[in-house]
Amino acid sequence: MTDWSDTEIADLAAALPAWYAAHQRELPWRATRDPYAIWVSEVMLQQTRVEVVIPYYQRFLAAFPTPGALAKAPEEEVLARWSGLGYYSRARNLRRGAGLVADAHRGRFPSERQAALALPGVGPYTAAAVLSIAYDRPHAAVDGNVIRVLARLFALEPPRDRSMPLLDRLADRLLDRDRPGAWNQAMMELGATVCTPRAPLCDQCPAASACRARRLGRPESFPAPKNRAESIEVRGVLLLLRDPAGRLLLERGRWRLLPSLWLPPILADAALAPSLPGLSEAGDLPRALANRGWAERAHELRPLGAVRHTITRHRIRLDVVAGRSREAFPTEPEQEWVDWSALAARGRSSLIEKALRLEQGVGVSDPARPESGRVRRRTAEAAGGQR
DNA sequence: AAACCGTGGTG
DNA sequence: TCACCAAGGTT
Repeated sequence: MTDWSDTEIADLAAALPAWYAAHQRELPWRATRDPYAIWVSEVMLQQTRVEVVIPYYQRFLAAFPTPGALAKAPEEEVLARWSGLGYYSRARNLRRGAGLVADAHRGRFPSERQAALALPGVGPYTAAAVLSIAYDRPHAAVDGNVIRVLARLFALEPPRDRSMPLLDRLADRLLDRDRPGAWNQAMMELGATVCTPRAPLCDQCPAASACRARRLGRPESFPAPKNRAESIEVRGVLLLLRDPAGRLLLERGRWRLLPSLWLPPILADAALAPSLPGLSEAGDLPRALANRGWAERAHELRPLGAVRHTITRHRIRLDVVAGRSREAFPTEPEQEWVDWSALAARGRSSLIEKALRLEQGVGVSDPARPESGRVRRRTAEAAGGQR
């Protein structure tokens, strides 16, 4: 399978656990064996950095300490606790999965791989991670870190989609079957702190002497980079429309992006987009409002500036316009006037936080991430138009 | 199977 | 500014 000698394999089997015992970070989810807590951590950590997850993890578990508690909570409340973490389907799947665990597994995360994989949002990596860490089950967890570590140790160039079966077989062969949870975490920890994507710290690596990529003198060139999809520019207007009571108009599912979250109206239809560059100054906003039947309803329109936001490959720039409605006109389905507390009780994208911060100086705001999000005020530079 | 889904940090 | 990418899963 590889050109590693038995001696080299044995050396790694001894060196990595020793390195991990000495150098592992103290992380909240490493202080528990509660399968549910470990599950929550693994889902939050999907495509998300450790430092970002920590405060979410602690607040989430405080709010939803058991699968039953999570399953019983309204979905919006769960999304509210997830606000800012992104990939919101993770939160919905986690809640649904908690319901299955509560009902079909007596409140305990299943200890069999097939049953774990049947839970929504639990794929091969998450199943292996939870089962190995919580139950000492001998499944190798192969995440981005492990792929990178293996690709370098063995000088493999996995295909772009990272689905190389060889990686799974290698990971399985190396797995310490006596301590699978510690082994998996050691592999990931090595990738996260030493065998990093760029400028790996090979002088600190317990496997440096055997590493084939290092021997080739170019560890950072493994694994081969992924092909990235071309980015898409999205432009439009985000309308912060308030009724006489100060409530904000929100909609859900009308914008193509973030379809499951409540957002202020975003006027960004294809016909309008090409003419948007001059929108704040010119007469396109009235037309966009008329398209929505709001021409007579939105008054005192004030451009507040622009927010930039990225959602996967969408590079978004929205002009934020504040306005007032003389009445809380009747809403359509998936449309609602909400006061501050009702807004705070829902899942909020960072996008809406940025827009609100532009309006009030502060957003609904998450105390744990006071610096998060970047806004551009309407300064002379911003008001001057394009570029 | 390729495309899709959030967000923020970093070089 | 921009490309890259992080404890992936779903469709």
